[in-house]
Amino acid sequence: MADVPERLRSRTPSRASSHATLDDVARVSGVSPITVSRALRGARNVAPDLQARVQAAVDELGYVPNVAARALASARSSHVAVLIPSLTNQLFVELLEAVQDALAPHGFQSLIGVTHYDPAEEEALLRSYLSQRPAGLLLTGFDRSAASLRMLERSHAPCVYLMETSAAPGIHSVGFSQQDAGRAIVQHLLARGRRRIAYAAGQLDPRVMLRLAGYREALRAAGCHDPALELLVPGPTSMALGGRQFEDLLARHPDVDAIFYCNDDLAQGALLAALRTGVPVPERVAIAGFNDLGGSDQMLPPLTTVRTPRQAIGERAASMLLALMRDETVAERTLDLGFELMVRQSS
Amino acid sequence: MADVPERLRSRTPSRASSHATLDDVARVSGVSPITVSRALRGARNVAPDLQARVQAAVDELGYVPNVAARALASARSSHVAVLIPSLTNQLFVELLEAVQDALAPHGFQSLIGVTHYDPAEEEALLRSYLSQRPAGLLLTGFDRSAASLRMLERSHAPCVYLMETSAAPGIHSVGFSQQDAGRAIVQHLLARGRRRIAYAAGQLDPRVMLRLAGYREALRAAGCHDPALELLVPGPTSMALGGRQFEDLLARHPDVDAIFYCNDDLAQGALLAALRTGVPVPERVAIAGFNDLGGSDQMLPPLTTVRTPRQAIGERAASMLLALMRDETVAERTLDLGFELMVRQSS
DNA sequence: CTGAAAGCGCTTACAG
DNA sequence: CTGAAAGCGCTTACAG
Repeated sequence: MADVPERLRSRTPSRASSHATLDDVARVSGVSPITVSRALRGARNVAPDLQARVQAAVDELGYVPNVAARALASARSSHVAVLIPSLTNQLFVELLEAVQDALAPHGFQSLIGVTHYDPAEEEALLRSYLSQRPAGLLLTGFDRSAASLRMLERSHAPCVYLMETSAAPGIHSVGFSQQDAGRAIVQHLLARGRRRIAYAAGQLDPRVMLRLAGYREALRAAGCHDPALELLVPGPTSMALGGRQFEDLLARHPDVDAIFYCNDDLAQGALLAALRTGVPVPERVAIAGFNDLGGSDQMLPPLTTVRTPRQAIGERAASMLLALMRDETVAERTLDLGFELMVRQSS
Repeated sequence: MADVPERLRSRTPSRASSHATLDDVARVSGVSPITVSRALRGARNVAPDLQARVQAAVDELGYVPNVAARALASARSSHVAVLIPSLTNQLFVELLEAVQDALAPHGFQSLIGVTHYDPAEEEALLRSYLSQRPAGLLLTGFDRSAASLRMLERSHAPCVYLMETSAAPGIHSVGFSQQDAGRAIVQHLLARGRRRIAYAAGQLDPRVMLRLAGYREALRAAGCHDPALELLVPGPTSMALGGRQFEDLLARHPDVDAIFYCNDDLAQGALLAALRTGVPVPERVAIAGFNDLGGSDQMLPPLTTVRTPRQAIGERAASMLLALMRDETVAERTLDLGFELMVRQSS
């Protein structure tokens, strides 16, 4: 309390905080509260000298606007809710950083929720975050509970969907075709002469299943699809799991000549398992991953994978949301940012 | 607007949102707004039948409380600001998840800010987050700008510091001794007979420098400290950097017989570089890391490192903050959660 | 360019 | 256990 000016302390009733308010700033600077309010925001139409007096009072009092009051009065918040499945997958960390970097300069805070790939968790987070009346939402993928869908509709908050693309009317999305990417990497393996190509996956979220669909398409077109070579394991991915999947597949299907992993951490684990067990890569079996995460280019041999544009997705989705929050209409509701095959020495 | 009940739509003035309010719930359930308010919160003293009627009205209207109004009226927010240096280091991701898991059940949202190890960025984030009047703060380390310190003091918000420990009066902290941990791993290398032990570091944040201090202590005590073996590189750590540092050190100091890396990602990169260049680990040179991150046990050979208790730090710090936010006094202001040497085959 | 009035949607005391 | 009044700290229209 020591640094509260006398004129404030004397009138402080029990409920008031010890913070200086806009009225205090008005009193000290000798202008009306509305003028202070205007000066504090854009200040399109405040006389320069008043502007200066307000600023001086703000500095003197150490005034910080109360966002709750601002949100209540203006009926608009400065929060954007961002729901992602996981922070353990580096992919989403990079997505998130891009989103925050794009939103922060415009005064928006991100409320980050991690769903752990669970629609029920997502529903709970959505319920909680929606009570903050966020100015906008950024959600991952299209797979959610009916209750979540209802809440979203009811909220009327602008929303952009991340990672996948959709042509559905009224949906704003930024991503790329997971299925095309899965098809492309398998076609690359086929072009290298591989025929017994396995798909090893964990997590089994919708995007992993879309990559599976692409895998199947490519192999069926080439006449060498074998369901026995699909190794789908629920639960989180890790280097350790990738190593176990590698040993499993080679033990059960000695003729496997390539493995496409749904994520780079699995593939990195496979490369280490191959080193450990003395299986030559790519001679005996080619290895391909997905996402091009950190370290994949450092592996032995360097990992062939698909580079996905998560930074660009974060940036562009944030820009799109910014436009929607300004009530602008967005011409291109669906942004397909593509992907890039990173052919290295493991295939 | 289609699903707004008639009785709401008719009285909706221009500034009102389309959301149902507490008054709407009161009208529909036939009780007073205050009773609704009480029923919505803990409801220690609301008759069960009224409670039920309120709940029915809430469901019918799809009522969601407005947190801005609640925050303004009650002068307390449900936000906790959490400032961490990076999300690229898996360490902080795990810390963060533990914090969120501990805070969420108590109704607190985390406002996550990434400082990129930059006091100026931290200051800007602090300024922005403090205007949200957070109920509490979780900050990493003790190294911040004078302006940040002043803002913190002025805010009167309870704060717990993460990762390091401090005996300073009035400071609440949860972590472990970075210096002791650095000393311990070097003592292990000494015990293994190594004498030419290098320290390879990136980022150079205060905790990396504390580990350096521990490294020096151990080596000086053993009479084999050589400043030339300290390789301190500013900027982010990565597997690629670790590999370069490995090759650098061996080229410039062929007699190096052990390298202590300040973080596991560097050490993992070193192990891969060793494989690539045919340097036997640990025979020719021992490798040790720090933090025991994902994949370190999968390396070839598995990495000797220091396991740091980031999950426990997140949990305990959140609990401490929860207590402080309830105005409870905390007996143990400083929690040293220790560390664990993970001796594997790389040393 | 500046201001007085009203209100945003809740909760806090204070009564009963 | 329940409620009428006042107020939290801002901003929105509406005037001048």
